Amino acid sequence: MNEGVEWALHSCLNLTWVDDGQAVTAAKLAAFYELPAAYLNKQLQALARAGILTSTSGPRGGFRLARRPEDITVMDVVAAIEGPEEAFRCEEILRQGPGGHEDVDYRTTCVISQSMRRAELAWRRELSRQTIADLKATVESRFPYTPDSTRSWFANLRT
Amino acid sequence: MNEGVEWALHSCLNLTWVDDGQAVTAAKLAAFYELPAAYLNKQLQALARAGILTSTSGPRGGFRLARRPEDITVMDVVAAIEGPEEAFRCEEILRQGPGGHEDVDYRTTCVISQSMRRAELAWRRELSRQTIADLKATVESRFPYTPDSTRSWFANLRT
DNA sequence: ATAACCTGGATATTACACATCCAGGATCGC
DNA sequence: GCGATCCTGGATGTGTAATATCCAGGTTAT
Ligand code: SF4
Ligand code: SF4
Repeated sequence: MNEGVEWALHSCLNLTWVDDGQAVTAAKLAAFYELPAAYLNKQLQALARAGILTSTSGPRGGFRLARRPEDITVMDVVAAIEGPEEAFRCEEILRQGPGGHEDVDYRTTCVISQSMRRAELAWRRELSRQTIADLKATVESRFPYTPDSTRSWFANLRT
Repeated sequence: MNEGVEWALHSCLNLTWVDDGQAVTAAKLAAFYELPAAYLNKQLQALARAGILTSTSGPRGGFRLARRPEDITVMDVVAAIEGPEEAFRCEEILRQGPGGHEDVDYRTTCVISQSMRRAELAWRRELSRQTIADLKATVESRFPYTPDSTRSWFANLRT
C-alpha cells in the first residue's frame, strides 16, 4: 500500500476545511505535515488527472476539490494513487508447469487467482462505502474544533 | 502482495494430490513450476513454522500437509507468507502536523486508519472463507484428470 | 558411514517506492 | 509587456525491501 494514499486522503480532508473556492498550493498542503513538497505534488497531480481535484496555474493558484466530499469515495482516492492494477498480480506460473499452454489466460481460469480477486473485490467494496464526507463528519464530531484550527493554520501560514 | 503466496498455494494444492503420507522434496515442488528451489524452500519453511506443513529431514524426507485440506484456509497461507503485518501501515503523519502529540496512538484514533482497517478486515474474512479443500474441489471439477497427472508427474520425476 | 534433505543465517541482486530537479507553460497583478 | 507564482511532466537519483543464491550445520534413512 502506497504511502501517498495517506497523504492524499489527509490533503482532501484539509481541502474540505479551507474557505470555499480557495485554492491551496501544493507547498502549503505539504507544509501541514512536513511532507516533501515535490513528491506530494505528484500525488496531487494524480488526483487532478482522476478528476478528484482541479488545479489552477499562476499566482493565487493551487488545488481544490473537484466535487462535493459526498461524491468522493475513499476508493476513488486509492485508485487514483495506486493505479488501476490489482494488488494480486497473477504471475501465471501454471504456464511453466506441465500441461501449461501459451494461449490460455490463466488469470481468468485459475482458482487461486479467482479467490484472490474475490477478496480484493470485498476490499474495494468496503472502501467505496466510505466518502470523504463521512471521514470529515467523523473527525468533526470527535474533534469539533479541527475545522477552525485547520482553516486558520492555512490562513496564517507564512512561507 | 508477495509472489511467494502464489507458489505456496500451488504447492499446497500439489501436496493434496500426491500419495498420502508421501513427503515431497522442496526441489521437486520447485521443479514443477521451474521455480528457484532455494527460494521456494524459504516459503515452505514459513509454512512449516506456521503449522501448515510438516517437514522431515533426511532421505525420503520433505514436506507434507500438517492438517486436512479442509482445515487450511487461504488466509492461513497468506498470513504465513506475508507475516502478521497489515497491508496498510499508518505512518501517523498527524504527529508531524499542528496539534500533533507524541503520546497519542493515531493508528487507533484516526479515521483514515480505521477506514483502511475495516476494508482489510473484509479482505481477510473473504480469504478465510476459502479452504485448500475448496480450491482442490473446484480444480478437480473443472479439470478431472489433474489429480492423476500431477501424481504421476511427481512419481516419474527424474532428478 | 554416507547420502539425502531440511534449517537458517549471510550475502548478492534487482525492482520499485520514495524523492529531487529542472525546463516548460499557464495565469495573475502591475 | 513583464515578472512573479504555481502547476506539468519527464528525467534522474536514492534507499529499501523483495527476490534469489550460497553455505555450514543438523537430522534421518539405508
Ligand atoms: S494457477 Fe492461477 S494464481 Fe497460479 S499462476 Fe496460474 S493464474 Fe496465477
Ligand atoms: S490520521 Fe490516521 S492515517 Fe493519517 S497519519 Fe494519523 S493515524 Fe495515520
